[in-house]
Amino acid sequence: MRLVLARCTVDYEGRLSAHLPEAVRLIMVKADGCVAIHADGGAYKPLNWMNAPNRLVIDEAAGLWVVTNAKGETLTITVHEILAEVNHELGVDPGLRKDGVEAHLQELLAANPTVIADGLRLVRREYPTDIGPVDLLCRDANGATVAIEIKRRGEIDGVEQLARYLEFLNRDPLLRPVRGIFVAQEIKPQARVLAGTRSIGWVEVDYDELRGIVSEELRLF
Amino acid sequence: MRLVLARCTVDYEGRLSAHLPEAVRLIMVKADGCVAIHADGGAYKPLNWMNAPNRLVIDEAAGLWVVTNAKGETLTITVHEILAEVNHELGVDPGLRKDGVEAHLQELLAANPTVIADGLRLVRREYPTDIGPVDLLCRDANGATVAIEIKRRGEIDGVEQLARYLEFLNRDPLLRPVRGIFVAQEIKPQARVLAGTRSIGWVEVDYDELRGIVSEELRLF
DNA sequence: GACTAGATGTCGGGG
DNA sequence: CCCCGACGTCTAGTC
Repeated sequence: MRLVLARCTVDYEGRLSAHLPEAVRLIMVKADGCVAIHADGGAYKPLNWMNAPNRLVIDEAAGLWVVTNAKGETLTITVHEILAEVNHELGVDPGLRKDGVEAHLQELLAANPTVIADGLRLVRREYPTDIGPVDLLCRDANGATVAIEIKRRGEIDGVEQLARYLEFLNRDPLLRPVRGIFVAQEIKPQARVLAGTRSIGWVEVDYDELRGIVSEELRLF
Repeated sequence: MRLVLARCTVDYEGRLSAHLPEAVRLIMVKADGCVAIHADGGAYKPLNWMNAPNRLVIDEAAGLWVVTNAKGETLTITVHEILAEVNHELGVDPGLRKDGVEAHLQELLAANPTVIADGLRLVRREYPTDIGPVDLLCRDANGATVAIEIKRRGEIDGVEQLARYLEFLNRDPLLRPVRGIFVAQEIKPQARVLAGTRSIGWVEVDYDELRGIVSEELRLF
């Protein structure tokens, strides 16, 4: 990783055009070749960047750094003055372990659909439709089809998504009629209202509690 | 901006849990207080981060950096060894000028609605409805109302957005019946399918060509 | 503060 | 490789 603190101007031409007037910024070049220009604020997002794969050509004498990629995008950095510089090999990162995202929530609910509603049985996870996969397809105690959409945070677009799936699922005579249940750790008031007008049910589930139920069940076997 | 290259382990507890085993990484602390942990690859996104506003407490002796925020999230960095360090004031950045995003596409199309469909005349840009503004409201050659939604890339949620607007516009007896056209530089297959089922038309436009048409017209006057 | 919609979104998974 | 949906999305604008 090469870190250069420099007074510079920057131009990007590609998906859009962008220009940065002269100022002191951090230029970060990673081992995979990606380049990022950071200001001293504005969260972790750089002002400008160019992802790998790309080609970086540096004319040290002219202070001209030009990054190009196969898509025809160009990032041009004009370095007026270098204030500090660090260059160091970091090696490959052992990587990140995550826990608590939607995929895990879906796993837990797939294993315990009765948490959503009594008598619910799983037919399939990621049940495919023409406009994308439904998180869970189930049958209820009466054998009727139930489509489940799972979100970490339940907002309006999640309800829309489920409504779309229902529209398509209800065209299938083998499944029809299909009702929907929107499941999330927390469901926003507007999402509840919209679900109501779409005749879609909603259930809030507690992630930690759910993990508890699962370990409880494992303990019994 | 403080840059520290260090062998470290990192833990994040908040919206999810994440753990980074010991490795050499870059720790970036910006003037606004935000903290980011970068590996030597993986585009510009850090492995872990904590946005401002937050509180950073450093126990130099123990090599323990703890960042907390009001939402109850915690980023804990255990620094085992510091390999390099730079500290520098960058000052406030003069900011970024952009060109070529959706707003500009809307301008161009507002000036040339016939690119979307023959005989189309603009009534108003950002025509207000109860649930937000429609990009363009037009009349076609027969005087019928047409609502236009413009995206750079046409995906499913853009179709949904237009469908919502149409639902509201069609309640207005002065406008009714209103049909919709979804316009983008590129429209994804699934978005086309959904538009079809919603009786919404769609048109792909070429941004560069459109700029050409506009400059051509300017030249004629 | 809540809600909406854009983003050079980025990233990962499946076909 | 495209297509699609999640993301600790982030961010800016409006109400």
